[in-house]
Amino acid sequence: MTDRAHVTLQQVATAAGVSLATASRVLNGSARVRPELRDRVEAAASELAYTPNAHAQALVRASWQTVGIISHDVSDPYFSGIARGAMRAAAERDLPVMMASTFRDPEREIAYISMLRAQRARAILLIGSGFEDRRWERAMDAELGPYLSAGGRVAVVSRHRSLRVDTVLPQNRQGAAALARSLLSLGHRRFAVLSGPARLSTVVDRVGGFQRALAEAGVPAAEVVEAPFSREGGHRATTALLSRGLDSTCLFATTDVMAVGALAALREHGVRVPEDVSLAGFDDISVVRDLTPPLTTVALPLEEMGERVVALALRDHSRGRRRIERMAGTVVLRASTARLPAPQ
Amino acid sequence: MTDRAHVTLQQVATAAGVSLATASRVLNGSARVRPELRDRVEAAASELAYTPNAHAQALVRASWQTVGIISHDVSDPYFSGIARGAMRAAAERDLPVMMASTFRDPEREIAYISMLRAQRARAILLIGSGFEDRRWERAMDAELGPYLSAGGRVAVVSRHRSLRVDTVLPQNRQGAAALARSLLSLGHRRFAVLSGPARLSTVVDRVGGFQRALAEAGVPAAEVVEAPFSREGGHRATTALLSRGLDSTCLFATTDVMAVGALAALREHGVRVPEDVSLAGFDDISVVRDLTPPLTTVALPLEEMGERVVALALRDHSRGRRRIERMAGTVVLRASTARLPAPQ
DNA sequence: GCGCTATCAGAAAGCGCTTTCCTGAGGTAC
DNA sequence: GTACCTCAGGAAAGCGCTTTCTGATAGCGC
Repeated sequence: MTDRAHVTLQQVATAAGVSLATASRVLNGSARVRPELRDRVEAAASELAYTPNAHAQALVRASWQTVGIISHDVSDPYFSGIARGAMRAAAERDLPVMMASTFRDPEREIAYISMLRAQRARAILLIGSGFEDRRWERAMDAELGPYLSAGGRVAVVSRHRSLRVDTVLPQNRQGAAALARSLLSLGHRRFAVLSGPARLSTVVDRVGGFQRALAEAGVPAAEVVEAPFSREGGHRATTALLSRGLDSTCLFATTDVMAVGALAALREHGVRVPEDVSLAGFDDISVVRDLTPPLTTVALPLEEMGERVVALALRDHSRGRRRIERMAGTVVLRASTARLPAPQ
Repeated sequence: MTDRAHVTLQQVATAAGVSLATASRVLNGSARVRPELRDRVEAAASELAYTPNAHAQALVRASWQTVGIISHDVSDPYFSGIARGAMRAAAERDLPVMMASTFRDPEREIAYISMLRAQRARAILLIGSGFEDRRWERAMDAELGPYLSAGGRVAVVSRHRSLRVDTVLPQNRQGAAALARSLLSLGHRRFAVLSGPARLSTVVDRVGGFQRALAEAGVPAAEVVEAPFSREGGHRATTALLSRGLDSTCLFATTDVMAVGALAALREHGVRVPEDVSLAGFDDISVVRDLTPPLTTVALPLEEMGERVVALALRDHSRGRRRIERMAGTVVLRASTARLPAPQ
């Protein structure tokens, strides 16, 4: 039975002794067909294990259902938390999902968008920080503009705002400020920040919100060390901080992933958490509660963010202005942050 | 510029004042075209932001490049480690990847396969444990059989062997046995196993290999507690074990994810690791080195497994028997397993 | 019986492309 | 000048489907 080809509707029709049109009608349930013919067609289709060619259908129907999701890495837990929600939401709507990882390569991101455009994807979702420079922005506009004006949908999560599309945005500034206030109320006064790349708006907001809250409390600004958004980055930033002589009582890592690296670095240097220094992160990715000590962080409703971005992308755009949905973060105090003795 | 439709090749051709055929030839670089016309077509295409309709291309070329990956959950680190390798391998070959999560629902798995079949996907990769029962097997065969005989490629990672397709298989039995021997040489003699669902061949092999090695050493078989493959499952199994009075010196969780749950449960009950009890896992997912204590486990080359499965799926099948690639696991001793005093 | 409408099913157009076939223009050889 | 070849580029077929159009048959009232 090595047919070397897929079964076509024509074959089904022939096998059932009806015309192509009738076979199509039966399988789409689109019009009345005599029961006898209907049965014959259905029998033939199942006999031949017929599956319609989705491309032919897409071509004639001029529509396609795929939702494309682009992020930098599937195995990043921040991303996969969001992706989980998005995939669930897509599955509920019977939409196939196409996922791609850019591995932080702008070229690849553009290439994937182009590919999704070629497939006439129903929606494109961009998750996580992009590449915030001029050239990239121009390239993005060149891809996304025609896609949007051809009726495509684009929505982003946690991206900088220069893309003028529907957005799900964590309240980074408020979350970081609330975290700072919690840490202040634990008695901390000297802070250091393990920052992600300073050009990303997520970083700007998280660091900015944090510093702002410190300033409002009349506390000196935190020392900021910049590193990539990764476990490795957190590790490196922390090592740098330690080597120049740490004089803070509390570290704030702008993402949990960085905090994980920070924790490892601290341990390697024999610095105890939280006895010697407190540590807090941001995002509440699933692993951080299993660390020792469990990590204080700002919890983001990751799955819900994924669901929301799908909903945004698929909403009725007819009377549409751009919509921005802000997701509040809640401070979760765990054991990685210590209360400092009152008379400091 | 709200065209409400995508630009077609015909529009490009008209804009450039050439025929459809010429425009196609230019954009595919498939035949000699006068430089002047070539330039006009390219200018028109870029002016109109033309992107070819991938469905039309797929239809006429009778081929499609998408690689489909199906697993139960994107946010499972075991899966995402493999997926990362697979996506990288696919990206190297310029193949788009379509990913789907079944959330452990057999119906959904079948539905996704059918969808990928409809899209005439180039290959379908199934990652992680499936559903090992009669009905499911029959349904799988009904989907996969026609797909294979139509020239589709299927490969699986870490699946039971009843699917007669190319397979990447961790050496679960050997890995678990090697782990057992390492633990024995640390002085442990009384073991308990936190097992995943007993019907899965992965579990059969891991538990079987472990017990076998114990038997060969003349050590009593480990007590086995069964639970789902999840943090929650590991937590529950451990709690059960503790409530009936733990008399083992070492726990073996059949997956790292379960070990994470076990560690949490132990901590909640005030049982210290490794002072009171040692704990070992399997897989070496990325988080376990950041636990306290870092987890002893059997390291699997997850990314490589992802790369291998793509290679298997895309290999030349012409003179093909089914191929099974076995991936060795290596025991990684970390601090979660203690050496027991010699005179036990 | 006739003419009318309903119902069902086949013929055919067309979705956006690639590719084969074919025509006509230009070049070369004699 | 004629015969022949080369080659650029247009016309058209066709990928597998959906859907409109059209035609055939049956049913009804008179």
